[in-house]
Amino acid sequence: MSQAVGRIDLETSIGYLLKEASSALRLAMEAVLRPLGMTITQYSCLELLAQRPGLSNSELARGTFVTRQSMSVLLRALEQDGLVTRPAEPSVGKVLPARLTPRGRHVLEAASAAVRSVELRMLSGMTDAEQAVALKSLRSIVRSLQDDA
Amino acid sequence: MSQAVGRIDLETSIGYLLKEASSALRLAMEAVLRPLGMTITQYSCLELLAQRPGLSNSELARGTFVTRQSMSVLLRALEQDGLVTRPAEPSVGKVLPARLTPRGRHVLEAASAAVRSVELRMLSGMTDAEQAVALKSLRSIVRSLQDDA
DNA sequence: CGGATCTCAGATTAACTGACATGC
DNA sequence: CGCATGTCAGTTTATCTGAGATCC
Repeated sequence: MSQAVGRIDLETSIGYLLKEASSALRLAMEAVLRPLGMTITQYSCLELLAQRPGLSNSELARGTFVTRQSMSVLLRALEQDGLVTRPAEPSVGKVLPARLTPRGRHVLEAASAAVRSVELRMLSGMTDAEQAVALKSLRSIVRSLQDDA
Repeated sequence: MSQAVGRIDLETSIGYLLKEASSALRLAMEAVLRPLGMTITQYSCLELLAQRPGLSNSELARGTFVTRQSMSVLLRALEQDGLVTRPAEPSVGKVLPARLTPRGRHVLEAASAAVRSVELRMLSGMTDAEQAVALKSLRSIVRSLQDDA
């Protein structure tokens, strides 16, 4: 009934629910991407490249929340599979801008549809107005945590 | 400017922001728990046990979103460190109910304070009403994703 | 018997840390 | 010079897989 003073109540902790929600989302995405032979990070990388062609390895790493070392390995694999291309040598600095190949775009299309179905299911219980508020809340959380990490 | 039809816009994707927020939260929690020599999952396990004494290994695994094999290893370590106790043999079935030791409670207290400071920072930009809506949104997301995962 | 638990062992993989050279 | 980048090397963490035993 009563909580100990100062104890975090998991039932009403936004932090706990955030972890629970993102864990559920991760499981659902893995489930629909596995049949396509794709991991979440691979999909995220392709999706990011579709929206921002020419992103570098480090930029992709930041956008998918992994280290640049991890993204480097992942990018090389995508390149070998012919889903992504990078120039043989940098035109400026050390940055190698990556782009989707036609095959990459095609593969992404199927993955994107699968992920979209998960997002729709995830939001099925919320009105558009509630979704807008949720978006605003999440942005606020990200901003507050990044302020002085 | 214009998005391709059917493409998921990462800027306004709740799924993407969910990942971003939980990633930021994870980093912030790791940062405050590291000086205490504790990982997030260890803390989560102790916190869960404080609120629900007697949870079994599998129940703790579900509550912290890891496999029961991983929780089994973690629990054994906590037990060896004297933070958790379990009966030598089950009184019913195969379930070994775990409980915090006084030392476990003491260690948890420091960790809990550190995590609470992160939660406060995370929510600093939101009113109580906005937090309530955020909580409701996250619960809705979890429910929708679990419905027919 | 099905279903759930706990455990042990091994293989795998995706991620991390650390370190270095390079370029702006 | 500081700072970001790309890359190489080694390690770690958590996972998956598969097995076996127990209990209701």
